[in-house]
Order: sequence, then C-alpha cells, then structure tokens
Amino acid sequence: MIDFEKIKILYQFGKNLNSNDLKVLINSAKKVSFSTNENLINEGETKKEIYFITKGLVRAYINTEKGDEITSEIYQENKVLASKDIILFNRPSRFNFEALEDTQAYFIDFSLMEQIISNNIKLQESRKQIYQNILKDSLFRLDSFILLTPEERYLEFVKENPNIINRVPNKYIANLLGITPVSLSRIRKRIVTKKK
Amino acid sequence: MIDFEKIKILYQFGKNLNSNDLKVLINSAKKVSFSTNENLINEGETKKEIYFITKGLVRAYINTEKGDEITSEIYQENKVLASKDIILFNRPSRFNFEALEDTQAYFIDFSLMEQIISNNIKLQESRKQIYQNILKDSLFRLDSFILLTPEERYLEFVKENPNIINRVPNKYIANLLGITPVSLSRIRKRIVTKKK
DNA sequence: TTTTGAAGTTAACAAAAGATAATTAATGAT
DNA sequence: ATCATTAATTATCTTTTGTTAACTTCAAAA
Repeated sequence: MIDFEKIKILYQFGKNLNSNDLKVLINSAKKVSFSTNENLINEGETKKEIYFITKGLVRAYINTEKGDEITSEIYQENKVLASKDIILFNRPSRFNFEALEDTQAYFIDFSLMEQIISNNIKLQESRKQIYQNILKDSLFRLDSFILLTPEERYLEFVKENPNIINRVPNKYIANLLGITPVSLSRIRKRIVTKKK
Repeated sequence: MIDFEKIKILYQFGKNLNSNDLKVLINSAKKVSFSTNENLINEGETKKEIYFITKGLVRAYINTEKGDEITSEIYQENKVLASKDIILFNRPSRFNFEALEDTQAYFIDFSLMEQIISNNIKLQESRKQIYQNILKDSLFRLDSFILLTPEERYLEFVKENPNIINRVPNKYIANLLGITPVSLSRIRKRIVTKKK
C-alpha cells in the first residue's frame, strides 16, 4: 500500500527517484512523533539517523563547560535534520535536538540511505542538492558574522525567518546570533526607539 | 603525454577515477600562475571556474558599502578554491580572490567538470567528499562564532592555522574573526600579558 | 641610504556587550 | 483564579569593542 504523504516528502529529497529506490526509501522511512521538550537526538548519540520534519519545531543545543545551554540551530517544517557531528564528523553528537513544539518527522537510517544512494546516480544528484542547501545556509550565516553587527544580524534574521521569531523564546535567537539574551533585549529596544 | 603532477592533484579530488574520465579531467585542467596581488577571480565574475591551489596563498575579500575591504577567507596549498556565489548561489561573485603570494593552481571549468561528474558515480562520491569538507570548515567556523569569545576564537585560529599566521597581515585575520584590526591587536597584547 | 607607505600598536573616547541581580510580564500547572 | 516558573526587560557596573587619530616599525622603492 502506498503512503502518499511519504512520497510527497521523499519527492523533495529526490526528484528523480526511480520506482524501485523510491520503494526502498519509503519502506525504510518511519513516521515518528515527539512531544514538546522531548529529544529527537541526545548528546553522545552515535546512531546515524536523518529526519525530515513535517510538523513542529526543533532546536539543537549544546551544554557548555560553563554549565549553560547554547542553542546553535533551529529546524522547522520541511527541513532535513541530522547531527552533523555524527554524519559529517563521525563522532558522538555534542548537541541535543529538542522538540520545541509537538513535532512529526520521517526517520531514515542514514547508513541504509547512503547504501541506496551509492547505487543510484540520480539520488546522488539529490544528495548533492541537500549538501548544497546546508552549505548555503552555513555560508549565509558565516557572512552575517563577518559582515554585520549583532543588530544588523538580528534584523536580517527577522527578515529571513519571520515565522520562527514568534514561535521560539528570544534567548534561543540570541544564542543563534552569538550574543546574550540581555544584549538582544537591548538591541530590540534600540530598534524600536530608532523607528520613532 | 601524461603530466604526473596533474594526476597527483586530481587524485585528491577523485580517488576512484577511471582512466577515461581521468584523461578528460587532466586535459581540461590548465596550469595557471598568479603573481602577488593579482586576482584569480574578480568581483562581478560569473564564469564557473574551480582552482586547485598547488602553491601560494589566496584571500577572498569583499568591498563593503562603507568602502572598506573585508577578508572572508584564506586559501592555502592543496585547497579547492571557487567563488561560492557563482557555484552555489548562481550569481556574480561578490568577492575578489587575490593572490597574497605568487600562486600556482590548476584551473578547471566547472560546467565541464559537472558534466563529467554527472556521468560517473565514483566521481559523485568524490564531489560529495569535497562538499563535506567545505561544509565541515563552515560548521567549525560557525561554532566558533556562537560558542567562543573573539579572544578564544583567535587562539583557536592560531592553533588550527599555525602556518597561515605568519604569512598574512593581522588585519586579514581580524576580518576572518569578525573583529577590527585594532581589537585584534589589543587581544594579542592581552594574551601576552596574561601569560606572564 | 633615504624616503615613502603600509601595517601594527597605542591612546582616548564613545558605544556596545557581558555579567549579575532585581523587577516585570507571561505561561503553565494546580 | 491562584500560584509557581520561566522568559523578558531593566538597571548597574565592568569589560570589551569600535572609531579615529597619532605614533612606531618595518620593508620596499627610489
């Protein structure tokens, strides 16, 4: 029996899937749910797993030596989520991935996926696309650290992520921007008074 | 006639090349030289080209609206260099790529390379590797902006790039770290006095 | 050798950010 | 509806950074 939602999701991943590989991918993709505050991936985890978020919101955060949490990323609907430590660096995840809202996702074992991909040139194109997109995001963010002030960085973030702003605490946004929550609060005030 | 240096270079790119594709790549790769201060790629350029640096040092810098140059990256020997604007974002390069020393590189037309890669599954693995490496660098740098202070960031940079430190002006390093040259100078002084 | 210019440091001041704590606002649980 | 928590703001103070300009070093060019 065919699950059309799955197909829709996987379509994003690979636009040129042949029906065979599509089937394998569909069968290996499992639908999973997480309630608010639940972790998709825990610090220390090594299992190679990839999630496609269909609903909800997830943050990645790290526990620093000083004893506080720093949020490094926020994932929303239709995004691919994975621990880059595990997948790219081949080491235990330094980050926790925590659902900020009730979240639904498709879960695929990365090793299996790599195996399928390695035998399918079209899928490799798709994977390239995914890597490129992650890379684009990273580079965009890097530019903002080098070229913009924290205030400009915040304004850009709001502009680029108007939907996220109202769904997550500002302290997480502050972390993403590389500043403290107190400083973000001041920046926000500064922006308001400037407008007048 | 076979150019062994070319092969050695290309070997890094693709460890599983078959002899046919290897030949095509070798024939399309041209050896190019740049003297100090010469640009490999100019702002506004749109030609898709990739360089493998075999000798020398190159910086990417952008001319900001305020009228100053900000150095965003430094490429050294055995690194793949390309304008990410052109290759990834499909837009004219915002950055100039300037040789900081007399530089030698292999030059390959990216479109041709893509064409060759798209027909060779082994090469796609190699390309994945390249994307992964660029991604790793970006993520590593991003972490440093989120998790470290400018001073810690500088210390990490020195640790990770001991060879670059003595080859480029500090003002470029300051840009890479997202701070001003004056501030970097103070940080360096602070580090020295701390040690005593 | 002298000169010229760029890089690096230092100084002085203003602006911004970090740290800590108190206060207020908002949220969720009972 | 009240209470308890957590987030956000504000205040105060310290530290750091940005800005501008002067000064010093150093290296390359004349």
